[in-house]
Amino acid sequence: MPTITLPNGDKKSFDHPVSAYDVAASIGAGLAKAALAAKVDGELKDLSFTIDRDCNLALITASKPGQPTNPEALTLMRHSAAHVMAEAIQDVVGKDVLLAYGPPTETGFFYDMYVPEGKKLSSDLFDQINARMAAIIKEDRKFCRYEVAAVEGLNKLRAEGNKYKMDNAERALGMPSSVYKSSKPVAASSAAPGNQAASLSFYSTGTPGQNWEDLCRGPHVPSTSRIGVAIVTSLASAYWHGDENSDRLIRVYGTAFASQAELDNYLKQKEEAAKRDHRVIGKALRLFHIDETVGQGLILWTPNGSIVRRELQNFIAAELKKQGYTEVFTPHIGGLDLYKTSGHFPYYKDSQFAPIVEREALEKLSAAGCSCAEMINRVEGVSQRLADGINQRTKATTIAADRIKPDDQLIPGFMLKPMNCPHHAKIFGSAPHSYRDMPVRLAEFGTVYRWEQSGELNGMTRVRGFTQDDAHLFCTEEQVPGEIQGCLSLVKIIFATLGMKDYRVRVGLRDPDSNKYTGSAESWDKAEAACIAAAQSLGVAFSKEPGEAAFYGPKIDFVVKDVIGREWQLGTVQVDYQMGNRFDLSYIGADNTPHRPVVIHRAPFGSMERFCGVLIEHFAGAFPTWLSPQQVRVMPISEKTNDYAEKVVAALRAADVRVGLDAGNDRIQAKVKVAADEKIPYMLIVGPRDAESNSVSVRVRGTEKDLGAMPLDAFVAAIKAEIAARKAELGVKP
RNA sequence: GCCGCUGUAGCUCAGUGGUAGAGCGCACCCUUGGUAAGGGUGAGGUCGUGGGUUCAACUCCCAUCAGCGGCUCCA
Repeated sequence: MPTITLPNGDKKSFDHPVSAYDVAASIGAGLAKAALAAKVDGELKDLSFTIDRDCNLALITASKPGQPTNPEALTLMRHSAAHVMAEAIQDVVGKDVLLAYGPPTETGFFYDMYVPEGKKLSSDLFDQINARMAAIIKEDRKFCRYEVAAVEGLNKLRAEGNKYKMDNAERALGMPSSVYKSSKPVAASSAAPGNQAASLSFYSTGTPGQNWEDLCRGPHVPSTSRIGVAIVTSLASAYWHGDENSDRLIRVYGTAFASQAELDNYLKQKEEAAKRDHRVIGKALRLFHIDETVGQGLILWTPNGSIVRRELQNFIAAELKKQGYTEVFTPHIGGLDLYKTSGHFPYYKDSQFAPIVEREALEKLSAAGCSCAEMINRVEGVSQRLADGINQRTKATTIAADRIKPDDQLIPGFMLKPMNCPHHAKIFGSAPHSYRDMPVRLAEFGTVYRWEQSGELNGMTRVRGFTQDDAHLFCTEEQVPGEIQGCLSLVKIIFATLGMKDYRVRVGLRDPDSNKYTGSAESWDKAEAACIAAAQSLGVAFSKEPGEAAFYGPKIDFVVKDVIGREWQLGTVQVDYQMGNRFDLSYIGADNTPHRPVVIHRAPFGSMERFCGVLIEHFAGAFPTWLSPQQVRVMPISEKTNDYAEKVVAALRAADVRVGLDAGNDRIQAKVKVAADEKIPYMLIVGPRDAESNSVSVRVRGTEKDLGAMPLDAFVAAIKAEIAARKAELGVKP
């Protein structure tokens, strides 16, 4: 006798078990027709799910007319589409393609599969696969769920010879895997007896035993036609369980939408997003260059990109000056001992360039017949004296015994700096400090080098050499909250100036169950509270992330969303209780005794490279005037007005405006096209009419024609004001 | 790092086991034209790099470098 409560509070009672579909039908034929699945007590179920007890029930429909597809419905459709795609691929490529794992994703779905030797699954087959998918969808076969006892199900899968599905089933049953060999231990939760399902569920696309079927938890849409439109989009490789020592599978990506119009819209959006790709725009507008002879992941800033970067640096430097920062410069390399003290080497050596070793020392070792392996040992070793000092100061075994080598065996050397803080710590330590001078804020656009894996490199956003807009604030514990606040206000100014509204903040806090952190619980509490309060005061979305703090202190990360919807981690603010100890830094307090400073690391842009890359995509290359490599293009109508055009250029140049002249013998249409392609903010079209009245015809980027003539002087004054104010929008109007 | 795809003129890309193609850009000439490409002529390439197969390789094979797309937790 189930009594079913609907989302609006209505109750419906039945004197026998009913399916979710029956309930929908009892409400209305239209709803029954539109329903895709049901939510029973908050859990998604097939429409055919039998309800035999009291529950809350919500029916999932694709959408209300004129509204976007409900995300839950879309997920269902895509999960079902993954089945259809798998069937289509087995039809096209062969039944011996083994299916592994096929979930929906944020923008579609994928299915990992094993393609046997000799068979080929390539993008040449996409048309065939798409056609087959469309046919299956048109057949409107029902998704049919059936459950079998665990043993029976496992035997069935074993008979089919699909170890991947066997593994899936065993996991679902909470059994240790009999087929997947991994070095990783089975997660406790999946092995817990309480989690065991008594049976396994299968879905056939049509009649069980006759049509295609798959081990699957479900739920699915009622029948294939309810999927809408589905296509296969791309291929990639993936490992079974993401384990590179395991089988290599082919990951086939696809997507599905309720209607062709929505799919078309998605494809168009993807195309638009691809056009904003900073690598494409960066090449077209000659903003930067990567040369394979120089090296992967190393950015050459060409003149245009250098202007953008220089303007950004000037902007931030001006803000820093207002906030009482002082500028420093440090070299690109530092002695190995420096990084042994800071802890960067050898513990993070995998993400750093190899040390630079002095030639003479190397030659001596080589002459003595020293092997390569031994040479490395001599470079990476730490002297007893250094190790003792560090271990004593950090009150821990920071330098392990196996790293310690006799002094006469060690080779001196340098490292490309992976971070700026050791150099800055040395600057702070180079002079005595009183509490009255605190905080000491050292800022530098410091270039650092890190050895990113080659496959992770990407344009300007993931590189091996980059310049941080770095600073280290050496402060007293009491000053920490105020300094954090200052850092955030800086970030806020930057984002506001650039019109980047879609960002959020992550506050990394310590894991309450771990004791890996340095610094007292009390100072942690204060610093965490300060970070949270500061984040709150920003007025944007923020999340607390326990366990995400660095071992030396809590941190605040800024995550910006770009037009493609990708999130980029840009700036960061980190509190550090450890650095003072490692470098034995101190200041003299009011009590006339030395105290450890707390250090705040912060880089609001993150790096100039990544930030510019994100900015290129953000503006699609159409920078605000103050950032544009060329701010104005002067275009004479014909060579007859070239002289006047020169005069206009001279006037703008005298006002410090970056101006270009297109005095070629092209017609004005061609000049406009070229300037528009180069995304120049202002085109000044000058012909005899303008020359006569000492004016310019102004065409603003993004508009269809010029907005009329204005006196040259007025234009110069207006654009000067716009640049000085670092306006995000183009504002000069005649 | 691993897997797949790609690498031809400054850029975007065709192409074939037998002396290399287009469009754009560039240079020059004609045109002097008022808002998204006026016309002509011409220069420009060791076909990513190194090996191999072949009478002959940009093309086929191997290696290498680089770019692009992917790459962990439970159907």
